[in-house]
Amino acid sequence: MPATHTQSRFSSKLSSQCQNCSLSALCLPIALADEDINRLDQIIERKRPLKKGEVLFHQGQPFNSVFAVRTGTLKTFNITSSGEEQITGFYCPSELVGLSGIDDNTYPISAKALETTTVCEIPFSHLENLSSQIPSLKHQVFKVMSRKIGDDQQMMVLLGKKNADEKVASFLLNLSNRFKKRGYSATSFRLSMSRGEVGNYLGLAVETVSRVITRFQKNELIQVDGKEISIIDLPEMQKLVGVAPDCGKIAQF
Amino acid sequence: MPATHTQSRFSSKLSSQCQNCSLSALCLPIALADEDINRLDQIIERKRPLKKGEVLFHQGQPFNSVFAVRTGTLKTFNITSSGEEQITGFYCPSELVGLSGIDDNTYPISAKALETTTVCEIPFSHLENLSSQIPSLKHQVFKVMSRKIGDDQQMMVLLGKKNADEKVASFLLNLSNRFKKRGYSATSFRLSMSRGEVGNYLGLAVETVSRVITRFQKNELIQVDGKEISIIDLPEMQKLVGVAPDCGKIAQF
DNA sequence: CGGACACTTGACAATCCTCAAGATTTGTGG
DNA sequence: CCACAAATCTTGAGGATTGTCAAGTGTCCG
Repeated sequence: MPATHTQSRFSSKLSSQCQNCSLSALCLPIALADEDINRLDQIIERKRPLKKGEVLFHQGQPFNSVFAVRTGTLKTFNITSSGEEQITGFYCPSELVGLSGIDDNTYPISAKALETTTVCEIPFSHLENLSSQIPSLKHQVFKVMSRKIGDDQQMMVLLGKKNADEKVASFLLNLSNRFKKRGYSATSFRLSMSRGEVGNYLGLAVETVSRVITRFQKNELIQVDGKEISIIDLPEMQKLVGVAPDCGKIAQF
Repeated sequence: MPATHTQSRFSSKLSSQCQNCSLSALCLPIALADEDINRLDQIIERKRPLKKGEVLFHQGQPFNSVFAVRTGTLKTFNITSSGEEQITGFYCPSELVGLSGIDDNTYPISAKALETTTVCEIPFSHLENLSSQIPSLKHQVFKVMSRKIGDDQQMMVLLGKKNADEKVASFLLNLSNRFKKRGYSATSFRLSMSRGEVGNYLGLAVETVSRVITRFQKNELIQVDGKEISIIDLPEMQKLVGVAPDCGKIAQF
């Protein structure tokens, strides 16, 4: 019997424990001992769901917490001097938002819900304290931040070097991989962001995004029904973004 | 007398101690007590200088250390599937390279010297251990990584939304700010990278970079002599990149 | 001194943006 | 549940920015 010491001491608030969360394998608790997960659990606050369009934190606001998305999607953005919105990222369940606020205790970006979205709030000072006591937790935080740095650099390459087709294909494949990782279909999913938001993120005009998607459909690379996307010819899409077909690691942002 | 316990136990290798390093105010040791600086000092290895073109670490190589630039400049880049180089960053003295390797214990990029360059090697496992014992050091590492995330996101905005003029102006002002921070002239400096490398980094063709620089000179925004750059009309340059003139925080990458 | 490399400049072409109009979807109130 | 308004999305035409190609100049280093 493998259940020797896995019996939790905390049987209350079942649905909102890290141990019972289906995302824990992707989020922070990975590789933590049960008792450590419980300690992490205690510093985390589950918030009421955000409705579509609601703001989680505003650019310029004092930084206190990072947030893990549980359900739904967030976008982060900042407002430029000319007043327009600049989207810097989309966040799916299990992903952490707000890490860039640590630097000077202020969020340099805003975060807004693209649909009904629930998040776990992780007060950073608590996380920092706890990470001193749990080395593997500290390592996890370093890893998450490190991965974010690497991903952002891939995104820089995409923005700087790729054409419209490659940008849109990369975007779709990146989403595909993220869905796959958390057990959803890699080939069929729903875009929670508008074409305009995709274009804003990718550095393209809305019209260009629309045209590329239409062309992909005509060429039978994908099938589109509004925001529903099905990837039909995955190998061809991968060729588009420049991935060696047998290469395990997919290009991602 | 302020020298109560500041007398170092390590009087040897004077020139290579964090305490005596002019960069310590910008690098990791900031806000550490003297004794803690000494502990940090002991895990840091000073390496022989890299000659121009020498590689500090290769993409794909096992990750062991992060590196602080002491003198000179590094570029980081990766090689795309089509075989071309993609520059993801330039690193000046006091800046940390290699943080993106933490995630899966492999450097996802290569780092190469643009000129004769010296670095301090900081074995990450040691830094991680030490940071458990020194909370302010741990906080420093989090801050450095957080700042990198924020800076990279600004760079994404630059690549996605700005035109050639704005890109080059942002690049020059960013360098200007970084030089200023470490006590050098903010208006007169030497580019250690080629026009081609600037273009690669900014997502522009060499010819475009050259043309923009020539035009900036004709419009008396800057003065150029090969790799020597003088910023003549700083306010106008700032207007170009969209910075409110009295806004303390300059747009940077 | 010569060769390689970096930089500049011009002409042309391609990609992508802007503007505009129409179609479709979404949201809201009756 | 329907109807209408407001967004969002699509598609076309034309134009601007930037990339590509080509040639010439300048610079560095053996």
